[in-house]
Amino acid sequence: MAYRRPRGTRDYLPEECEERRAVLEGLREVFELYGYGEVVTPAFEHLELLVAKAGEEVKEQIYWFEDKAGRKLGLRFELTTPIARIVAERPTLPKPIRFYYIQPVWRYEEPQRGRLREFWQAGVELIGVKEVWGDAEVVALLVNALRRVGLSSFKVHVNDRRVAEGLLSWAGIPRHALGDALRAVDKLERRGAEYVRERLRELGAEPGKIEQLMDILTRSELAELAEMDLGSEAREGVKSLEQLMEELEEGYGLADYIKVDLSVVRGLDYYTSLVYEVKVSGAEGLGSVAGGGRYDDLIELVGGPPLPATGMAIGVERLVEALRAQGALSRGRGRRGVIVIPVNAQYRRDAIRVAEELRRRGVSAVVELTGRRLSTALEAADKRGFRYAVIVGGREVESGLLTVRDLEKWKEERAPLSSVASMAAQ
RNA sequence: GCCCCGGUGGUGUAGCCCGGUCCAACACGCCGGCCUGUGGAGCCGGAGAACCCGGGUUCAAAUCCCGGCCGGGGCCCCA
Repeated sequence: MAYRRPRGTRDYLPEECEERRAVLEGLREVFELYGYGEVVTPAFEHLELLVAKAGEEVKEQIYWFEDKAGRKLGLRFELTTPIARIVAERPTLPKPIRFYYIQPVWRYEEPQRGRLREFWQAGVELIGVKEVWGDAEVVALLVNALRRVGLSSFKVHVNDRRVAEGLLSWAGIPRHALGDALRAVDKLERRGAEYVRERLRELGAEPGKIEQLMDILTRSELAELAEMDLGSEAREGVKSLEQLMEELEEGYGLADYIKVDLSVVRGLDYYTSLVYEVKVSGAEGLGSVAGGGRYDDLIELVGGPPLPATGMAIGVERLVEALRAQGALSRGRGRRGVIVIPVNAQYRRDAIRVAEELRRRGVSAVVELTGRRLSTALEAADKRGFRYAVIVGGREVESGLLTVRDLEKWKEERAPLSSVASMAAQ
């Protein structure tokens, strides 16, 4: 075999495309029901922009190159930054802005289960609403989009960075180690409590407080936090988490899908307060199916006006995988379409005319072009999953009545083209 | 970048541990014949792999050893 596809990429054949398209259309439908408008951005951006918020280390994950004029460009690895750029470039767009996108992104990583080098993200950004009800709208939209495409037994694990940082500071972690400590906490679920405990100790947590911290992280009770002295930032965070839960319950009736989880942190550095990830039970190995949060500084950072923003992104391939694991994909929708088979080469043009007429009437029709004998052609048509075979030969041409074989019932009848069309249209 | 596992026709596998009987087998798929207007079948036939590449051991290697490449999974990070 001469060539194979590049590492970490995938091909989609018609059957899989159909599966994917159904999912994508469901997501799009919900995005639009909430009044979000689609945006399409270039596959590549100036490298500087991509690196701006994420830091140099993310550069390792960017496919980047110099163009012929020596400009440094990079393939986008998420959509939030390109959208921030759009907004920064057009400061007069009426606020609030509601954008959605369904596009591929690229990351240079080692591929494995649930991790590709090219994958699609479907997400939304709500720009210009600083209050927690903006976050609530986005989270509700996320939950309803996932429900719409048939996902079940999932929860949005929400947290607030300010709370996580407040807790860690309270436990004695010095400021410069906060990043590492957050990453350690993030691994609570994957690596277990013992690992986190050990890491926190190494990073300077007071031994006396570690146990209490672990306890709080595990139970994630907001009420307890409210009574602790975590500093004003964290207090704000706790308050807004409480408000978010209330908003989602009272406004959207979605409290069952949300869970406070103080161990959720997320890597991208631009999140300023709320962060969340969607976890699907039964598909844990996939990683999170979707994630998001609030990024109030990013647009200003890329040269725009200060604008609060909140958004989320769904990993399309992971979502499809999770749906597959749940048996929720509508695969193989049964027999479809018509194949028109000329009885022999002499009737090929007649068959083509019949097919064209069917197509004019909105019926998907294929002409048997191989010249294989009728019985073989019928057998092949059956295997390929056609619903009807229309046989065209001398008898049909003379009488004007087509021979139609229902490949599902394996029954045959004579009928005029118009009724073949209406049969097949159903 | 690191760690683990793997690499036999288009696909999935058998064979590898216990070298020769393997010019590599089976199933599915593909093409055709039986069948010149109709057998969702069956039977028959055909195309398609020098067993990832290179080196080594041996009288002899798909089978053992080393290196490389590629793929999958894990770490990390994330969707």
